[in-house]
Amino acid sequence: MNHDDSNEIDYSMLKSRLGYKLRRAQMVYFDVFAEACAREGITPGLFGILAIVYHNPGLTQSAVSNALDVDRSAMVAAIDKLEGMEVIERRKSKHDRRSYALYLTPKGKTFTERLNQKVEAGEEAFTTFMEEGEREQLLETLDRIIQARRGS
Amino acid sequence: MNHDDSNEIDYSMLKSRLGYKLRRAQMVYFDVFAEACAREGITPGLFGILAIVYHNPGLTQSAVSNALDVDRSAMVAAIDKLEGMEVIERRKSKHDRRSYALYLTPKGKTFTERLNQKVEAGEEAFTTFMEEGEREQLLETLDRIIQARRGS
DNA sequence: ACATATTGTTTAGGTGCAAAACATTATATG
DNA sequence: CATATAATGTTTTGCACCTAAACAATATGT
Repeated sequence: MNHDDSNEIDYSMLKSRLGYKLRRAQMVYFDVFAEACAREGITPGLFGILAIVYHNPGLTQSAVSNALDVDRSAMVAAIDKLEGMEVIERRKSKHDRRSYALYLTPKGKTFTERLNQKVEAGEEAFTTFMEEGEREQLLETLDRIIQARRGS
Repeated sequence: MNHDDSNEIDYSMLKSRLGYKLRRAQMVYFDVFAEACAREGITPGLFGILAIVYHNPGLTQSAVSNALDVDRSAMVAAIDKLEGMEVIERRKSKHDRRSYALYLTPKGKTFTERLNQKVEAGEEAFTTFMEEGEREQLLETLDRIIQARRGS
C-alpha cells in the first residue's frame, strides 16, 4: 500500500507551465460539466453553441463559429446534431441565400435554460475550495489571456 | 468594414463559465506552445512526458501515465514516437520483468533542456498583459482546482 | 499453490479541432 | 455590365488526445 497522494514525483519542469496547468484544470471542469449534463447528450462545445444562439437568435453558422473561435467547418456536424435533437433550426436567410439563420426551437429554449442551470449549479458546487473573490479574479485573468492573442 | 472586435455578440450565458474560459485560455496557450516548438515535432503531451522523465529517470510507463493523469494505453504510441526520435529509451527493468524503465538519452536531455527554455521563453513573452504577481496567483488557483478533484 | 492484480500492448472508438477544396452566392472592381 | 474576389456551408482528410476492453506475461497476496 503506497501512500497515494504524495507520489514522490518531481514536477519541477511543469510546475510553472501555464499551458500544462490550464490543460489539467480544464480536464477537471470538463468532468464537472459532464457530471452536470452528459446525460442530456450535450458536450461543452454544443452547449457553447446553444448559449450563443439563445441570446443571439438569427446568427449564421459562420458568425457563431467566429464567436466561439472555432473553424466554421466544425459547425456543420454540430448543428446537424442539435437540429436532430430538435433544439435548433436552420432557416434560410432571405438577405443572403448562401447562409442559414440559426434559431432555437421553443423546446430548445427551455432545454438550454435547464442546461444552463445545471451547469451553473455544477460549477457552483465546485467552488468550496476557493477563497472569497478568487473565482472572479480567475475569470478576469482568463479573459485577459483570451483577449491578449492579437497583441502578442 | 465591420468594427471587428466589438462584434456585438451577447455572451451572457458563457461570461461566468469557468469551463468555457479555461478551454479558451488553454487554446491560447496551445498556440503559444506550438509557436515555441511545433517545428521540433513535439506536442504538449509529449513535452509532458519528457519533462517528467527528465527529473524522474527510471519511471515505468504506468508511473508516467499516472503522473500526467492519462490512461497508460496512451503511453505506448507516445513512447514509441519519442524512442523513434532517439530522445528516450526503454530499458528492461530487472526487478519487474513486465515493465520498462524510461530514461532520456544524452541527446534527449539536451533536447528537453532546449525545449524547456523555448517553452519558458514563449510563455514569458506572453505575460506582458499580466499584473505583478497575477501569474503566480493564477498558477496557485489552477493547482487548487486540479487538486480539488477528489474532494468534490 | 492459486487467485488476484499489474504491466505493456493492441484494437476500437469517440471527441475536438483545423486545413483544403468545392459549388453556390455576394460583393467589389474594372 | 462584366469580371475578379470574397464569403457561405459543406465534405473530406487528418491530427492530437483520450478512454475502454481485452490479452499474454509477470508479480503479488493469501
